[in-house]
Amino acid sequence: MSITETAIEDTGDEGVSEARAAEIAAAAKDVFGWDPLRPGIGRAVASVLHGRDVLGVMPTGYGKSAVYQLAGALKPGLVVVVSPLIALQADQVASLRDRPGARPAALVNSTIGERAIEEAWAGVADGSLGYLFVAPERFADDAVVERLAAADVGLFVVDEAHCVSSWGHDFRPDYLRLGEVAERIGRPPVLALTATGSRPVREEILQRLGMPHARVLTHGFDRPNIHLGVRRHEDEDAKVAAVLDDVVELAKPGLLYVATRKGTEVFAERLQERGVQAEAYHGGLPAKRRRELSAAFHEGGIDVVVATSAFGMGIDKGDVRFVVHAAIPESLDAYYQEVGRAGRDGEPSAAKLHYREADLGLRKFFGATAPKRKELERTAAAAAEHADLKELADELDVSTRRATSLANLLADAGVAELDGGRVVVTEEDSAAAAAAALEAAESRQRIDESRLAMMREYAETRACRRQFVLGYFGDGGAGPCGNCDTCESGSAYRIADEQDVAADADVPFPVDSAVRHAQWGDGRVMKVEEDRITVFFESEGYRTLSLAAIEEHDLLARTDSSDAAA
DNA sequence: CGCAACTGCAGTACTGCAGTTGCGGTGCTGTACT
Repeated sequence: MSITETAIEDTGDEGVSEARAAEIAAAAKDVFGWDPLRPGIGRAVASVLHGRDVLGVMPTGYGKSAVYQLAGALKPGLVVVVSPLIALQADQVASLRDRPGARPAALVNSTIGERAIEEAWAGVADGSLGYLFVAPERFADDAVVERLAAADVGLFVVDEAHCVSSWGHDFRPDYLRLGEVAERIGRPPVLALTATGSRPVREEILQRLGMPHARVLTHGFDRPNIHLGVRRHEDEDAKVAAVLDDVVELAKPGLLYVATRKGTEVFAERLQERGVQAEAYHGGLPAKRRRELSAAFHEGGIDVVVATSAFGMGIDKGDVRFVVHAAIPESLDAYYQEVGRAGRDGEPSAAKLHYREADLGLRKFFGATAPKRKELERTAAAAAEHADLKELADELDVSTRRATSLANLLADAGVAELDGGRVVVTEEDSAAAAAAALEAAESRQRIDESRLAMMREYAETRACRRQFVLGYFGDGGAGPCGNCDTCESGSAYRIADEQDVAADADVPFPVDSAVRHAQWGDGRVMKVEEDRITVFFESEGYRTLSLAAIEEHDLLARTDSSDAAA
């Protein structure tokens, strides 16, 4: 692991007493055999023990799970861990059962029988259980929330917390309701953990989980050993040929990400024809096959996994030498997370994106599409009669998931409140409620599109790719990296020189400053270039504005107190 | 949004073209059936 310990950025303020630090270190050594403990982990545990909410952004392999494991050993009460994949839950439980000193752990999901589920709940009720792992969908059952509310929950953990932002809006709407679940079970300290997160994603996690004053511990995002490159194509056949050549030539093992399930099979077959041990992986495969493929990749039985975005969570293999993308992902957040699966051992690795403008079409299709006004009107009207989400779904003749997603939109728009499995509409005029919800949905769509636009900008930039990525994650500042294609071609250095000239001049809107735009509302400056800035607006997403236009039309005002008066 | 596969038609050969249609990712859950 090449992460430097000093890379942890801490927004907290309380000090950690030496006695507390020693206590944590001793438990880490005695119960789990970790010696020494990474400082980022120790600080997170100390804050949680102090009763404070924590958002930990730490790379896979850094030992994120140690935070809740240790907190559970040192703090009374049950640790509830919300985990997105039931396949991972079993591993998480196993990892605790391997520690002789750790408190008992159990999971509740659809893979275990009724008896095992009741056993777990009995452990919750009598206080003998230390850790409980569940998927967010479990909380749709009020009985589950009630059982936890009646128990002594000492810590509420949201693992892979970026799912709140990436999945909550449509795919798995229960993710948006976790903040409310935490309230209903007595609002224990909340610990959110993720390996990735640009500033807007982090802020959304804090907002959705209701932890605005959380201590945020962020690691450095830089992975200097991974070479970054993009190859641009016009023709689909030429792109496929180039992807295959890359994968054949690059040192193994590696990952090839493609956009469709069919694509995984086509590429895997063509690679096999060329003598590469490649296997296709996607969400449509039987669970057993998926487990086998993951295990085989870990153990070195497969050189290349050709996968959709279904492959990756929970994968912690150090020696992955390349991550090639045959198609552009939906956001730089998603891309960098997939890229981050390369080179965890710190050895030289490659990340290469094969980019075709036409591929953006599929991503636009996958992105958020706002519901029709009519559907929202029917939802608002029906919700006034049927508060229960299941009843609402029946009334509207849609899936419960769809009903939850629509109800979430009403809540986002401020025209409804969610309480357990119930929706309470606060705007009686269903046309007005629908209009507000539509605006919320369209805002979401604009944000998604702007995230894709940033991904496209990465693919098309002539500046240093690493500077671009690190800037996106709010971790910028350094010069060109020397380990990406634009640095090698020289274009990155020419642009960096121009930026230096810009940096010498007065910067009216520095990175991170809060701003307001007459039309687009509140935002935060993400990036400053020679003649333009990029701002993330809460309801619009990323927008790039030219400094000349800002000045000419007085488009932007600073709203953060420190410099607002100046 | 973009692509592949399909359909229909011309028209007289087994093809060529234009227009239409369907498809595309990520996972949990309970329930009904084998």
